[in-house]
Amino acid sequence: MGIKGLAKLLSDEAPDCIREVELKSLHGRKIAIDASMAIYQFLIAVRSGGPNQQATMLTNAEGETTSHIQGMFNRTIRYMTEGIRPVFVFDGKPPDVKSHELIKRREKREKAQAALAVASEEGNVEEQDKQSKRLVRAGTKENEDCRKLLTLMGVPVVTAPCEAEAQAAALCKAGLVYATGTEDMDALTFATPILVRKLTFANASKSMVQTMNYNKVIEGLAISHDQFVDLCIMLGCDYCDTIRGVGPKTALKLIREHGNIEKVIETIDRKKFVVPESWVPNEKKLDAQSDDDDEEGVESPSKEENNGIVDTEELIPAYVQARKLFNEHEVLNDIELKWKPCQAEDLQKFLVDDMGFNVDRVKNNIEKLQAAYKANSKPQTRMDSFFAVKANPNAAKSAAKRKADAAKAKAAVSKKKTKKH
DNA sequence: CTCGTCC
DNA sequence: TCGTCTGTCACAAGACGAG
DNA sequence: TGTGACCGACGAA
Repeated sequence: MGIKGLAKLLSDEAPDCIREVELKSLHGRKIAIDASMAIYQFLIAVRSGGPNQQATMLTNAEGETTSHIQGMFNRTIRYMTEGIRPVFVFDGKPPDVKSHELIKRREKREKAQAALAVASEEGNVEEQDKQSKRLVRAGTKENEDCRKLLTLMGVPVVTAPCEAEAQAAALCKAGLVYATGTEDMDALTFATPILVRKLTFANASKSMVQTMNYNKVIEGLAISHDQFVDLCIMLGCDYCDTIRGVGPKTALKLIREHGNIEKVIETIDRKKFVVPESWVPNEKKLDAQSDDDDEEGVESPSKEENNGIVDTEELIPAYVQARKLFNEHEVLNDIELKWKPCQAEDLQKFLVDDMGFNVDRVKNNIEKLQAAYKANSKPQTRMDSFFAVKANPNAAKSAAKRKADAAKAKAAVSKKKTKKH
């Protein structure tokens, strides 16, 4: 998931869009969070068993995994006590074009499965660990568990018709939440006004989070929204391939110079930069003639399969389809988000009876949750004015760098201005 | 702060 | 030569609190 | 899965 190298490119080229702020500055905010991503992280990270023995998921009496419940429960309570009101957004059906990507992932899973079997045979604990983590997936069961947990906690849950990031961005655009909380830079491509990263509690004391501002992205890169989407596609997204030989620097330069992908393809030297076939479906025969290298170590018996999948949409360039997914993604519109008091009794039953949690801990945490809910539903005094916002340390770094690169920067700036005005 | 525990 | 891209590798992805 | 560090390849200056 995500846009390859976008975070780095932004910190280099548009540092003003990034800010490091204290967690406290989000007090009183509503934030949309990609649930599937969080669940995945919990499944991987929340394990038991010290060094020298096989790490194992937390489980209830029936042997069902409870790691995700543990993680989700703790984190949600923490959000609430920090005065943050989370809404968790679940993935719906992945778009068709993503199937290439999904097939690749399945193949990798199967490989890991085999490797795990071998490692078990050999009793290689470390290898078992590694491979079993590769097999982790947030399945239906885990999603349902978390939906139930969150509902009992009184936290709103939204199931997206398609991609969660797109839905979260839509909530943010509609003003229903302040920001999208995710590590996935896709959210920016979906034009979420604010993106919050590192919304986690690794260092409990001085927890800083990173915010990215969509308008400042556009401003800083000095390109339009449509150009930004094209840029993201060229950097590399889940929906299609990229032009070989074009990295972040070149992609930005080309988009600034030519305005869109069509013009870029027309203009660039196609021998030097290999445009994927799927981007120019009408030119297949021409491309086949080029004596370019196709033996890149990785064999691709999947080529025929890929052709079979696209079929009816074969004549639409892949980047056009990707564009459409970013700009017209299917989302739910009339949503009401309500944070309710938790259903203490049922919640305790669920956690203790079904999931095997410790009664006292659960009671304790439910009290915390209730206290936090109470505090949150009081009239809000936003803490903005009390906590100054610190500029992104990277900004200073790249500012210094820009001084050093003054000559180069000047050229870029003058280009910006001519483009913009 | 590090380390062990949560289930 | 310098910048840029690509491949490869290693590594880490939670939260909490007792001591 | 993805991200960063490192490195060799390659084209531009």
